Amino acid sequence: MTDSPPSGTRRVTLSQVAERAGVSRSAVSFVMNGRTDQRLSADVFERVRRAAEELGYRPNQTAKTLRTGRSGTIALVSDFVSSTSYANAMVRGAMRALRERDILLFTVDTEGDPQVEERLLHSLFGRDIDGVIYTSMFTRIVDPPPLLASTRTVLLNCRARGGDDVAVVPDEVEAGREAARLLVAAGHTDGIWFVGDLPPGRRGGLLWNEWGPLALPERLEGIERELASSGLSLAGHVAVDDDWDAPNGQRAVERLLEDGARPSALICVNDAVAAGAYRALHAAEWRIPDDVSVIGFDGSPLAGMLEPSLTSISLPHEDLGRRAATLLLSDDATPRVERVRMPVHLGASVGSPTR
Amino acid sequence: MTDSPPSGTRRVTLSQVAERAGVSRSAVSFVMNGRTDQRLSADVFERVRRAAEELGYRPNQTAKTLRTGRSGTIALVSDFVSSTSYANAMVRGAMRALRERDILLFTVDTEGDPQVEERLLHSLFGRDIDGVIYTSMFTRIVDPPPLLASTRTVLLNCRARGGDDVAVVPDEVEAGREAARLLVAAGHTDGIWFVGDLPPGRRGGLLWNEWGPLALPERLEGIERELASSGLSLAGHVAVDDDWDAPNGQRAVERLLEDGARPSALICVNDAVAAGAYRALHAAEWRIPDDVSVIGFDGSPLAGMLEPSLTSISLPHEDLGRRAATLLLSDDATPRVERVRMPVHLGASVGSPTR
DNA sequence: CTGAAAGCGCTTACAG
DNA sequence: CTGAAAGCGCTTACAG
Repeated sequence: MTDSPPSGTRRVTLSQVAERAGVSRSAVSFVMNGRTDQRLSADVFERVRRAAEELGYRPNQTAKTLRTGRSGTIALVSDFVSSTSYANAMVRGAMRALRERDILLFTVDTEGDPQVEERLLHSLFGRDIDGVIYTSMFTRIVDPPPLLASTRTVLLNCRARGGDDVAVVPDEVEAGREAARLLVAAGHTDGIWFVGDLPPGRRGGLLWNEWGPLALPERLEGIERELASSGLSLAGHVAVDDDWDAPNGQRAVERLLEDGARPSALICVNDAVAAGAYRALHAAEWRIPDDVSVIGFDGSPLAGMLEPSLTSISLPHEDLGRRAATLLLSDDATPRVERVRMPVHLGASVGSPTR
Repeated sequence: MTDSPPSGTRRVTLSQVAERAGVSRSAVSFVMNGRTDQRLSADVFERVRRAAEELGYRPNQTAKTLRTGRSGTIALVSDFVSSTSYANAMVRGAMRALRERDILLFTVDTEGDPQVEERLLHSLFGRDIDGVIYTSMFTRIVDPPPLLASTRTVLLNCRARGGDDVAVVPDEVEAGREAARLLVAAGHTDGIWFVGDLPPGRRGGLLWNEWGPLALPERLEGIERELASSGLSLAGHVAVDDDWDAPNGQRAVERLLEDGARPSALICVNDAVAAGAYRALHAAEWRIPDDVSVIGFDGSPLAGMLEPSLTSISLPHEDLGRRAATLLLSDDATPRVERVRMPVHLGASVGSPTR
């Protein structure tokens, strides 16, 4: 009698367990799958369990898959999510949700190429994946590839144009409200500017702009609605030239100040633009938050590195990923859009207006 | 005759292709796998090809796997690599290398838990993966789990204590030399300090320190060797209190300046520490690079955001990942450590010494 | 050159 | 309560 699996040899099969336990293969299968509906004797159960343990039996998932059509794997299909830092915490969230269930994750990035996407999907389907998390780096509207119709799918950080899917997105409108609420609570009234509009007439050009990111319109909508509910409105908007990065944010705020505006607070479309705003304000010798308050969005690492640290409404990437995986594994496929709260990452960049 | 696959029905099988083409299943298999060694007639070849296309035939990879033992999938197994931003570009590199070969990637993070690791490995083996890229967020020495002995494995961003594996790591020693070389070329001689030693006696505590990251000793070795080759040596070392982040870097450099040191250049163990150094220098009214040059390591996004932009020796994460995947798929399993060049990310933080 | 058959390792009606 | 048998969709000796 060997108590450890034979070394340097093939993997143990169910047949071997059956033989050792002195039962049929069916019995072993039932025990391994915990099928108590077969009314196996406690003795058989125990013998099988012990034989499996002694032999170090590990079920061959490939064989199970061929037989049952279920593989215990899902795929996270995205443009850039798993190969790029920005929204990568969604992968963490999904992985954590799956970990408890012995489900493995295929990770594929198409880098935005529809042909690659189609090829990868076929490749995945050929491996009998049980479902797809279809996701995007930036929150946006997508046209899910028709191929996806044949699998259980959850959209993550994106919504289908049609809308009859299960989708999980950050609650950007509420995030906008939150930003406005913080400023109103601090006493700001008529000097609140928004920084980060796209230049009038701008369409396409920026990769992410062609994709129509939802962050801008939804954040703005929340801000305006919340201000309106207090009888307030934005003092104005400043557009960026190109992109939502620090140099563009800096130029935008430089222009604003040169135009003679006296903002009491800047709500920047994201943290990078806010970082640029910091530079422009610093150069013009405006103190944050004494002379002007600043709020960003995204909750990026950058927010904590600025001085003073930036108050930012965070993209809850990990929560989004976890929620999407959980929904995919649930049996509820009712089409809907779930909005996940964007938590405030409190910094030291918001104060009371002094003017 | 239907020219498109029947909709809303089961997937097309090889048998159906055989039937439609009027040949045996063997013949179809041979054609689909491009086995010209069977000397099939050109006519059969063409008939099969057409039948497969008309039916939209996609081979069932699960069935192939069960039969052949090869699944066309590999796994990237790490502590935090795929679920965390830092070294995530390694996933991109690996994915890009695999993309051309129709090999899919399982991505699993153990978050440093050996039990989770073992469970995940069994789960992967049960799916007949063809190989494993075993990787770590920080470059370090690992003890690869014994289970890995049963699969083709490449170590990525880590080396085995034993050493009889294929490993791909960044060339940290050469990176250290490069940093020193830049300063020597700019004319620095006796005022070059290293910032980022661990405090004397420090062992453990920091998660990554328990793991014994190789960046510190190897970068330092390269720096010292390169300086020595020019007859120079470091003016001294400053240790951080805790961690390699900006606050620690700032405190370290504050101490250095308070002690009356007059550095002409600071080589910081990484970019975050360099960012802290910037703050300390700024506060003390030292100008970069006029009064002091600064060099970092990692090539993080941070380097480009500092003012002036930081010259940094970059971790080539994408290259590392690509190389590891390529090695895994090659048939050369000769144990060795491949060192990948760390390119200089040139900023504006290095100048000639003025004192 | 082609086709019938075995078999990869499971699950699951079905007969006893 | 148990066991023999079919079958998931392929690949691959093997006989012709």
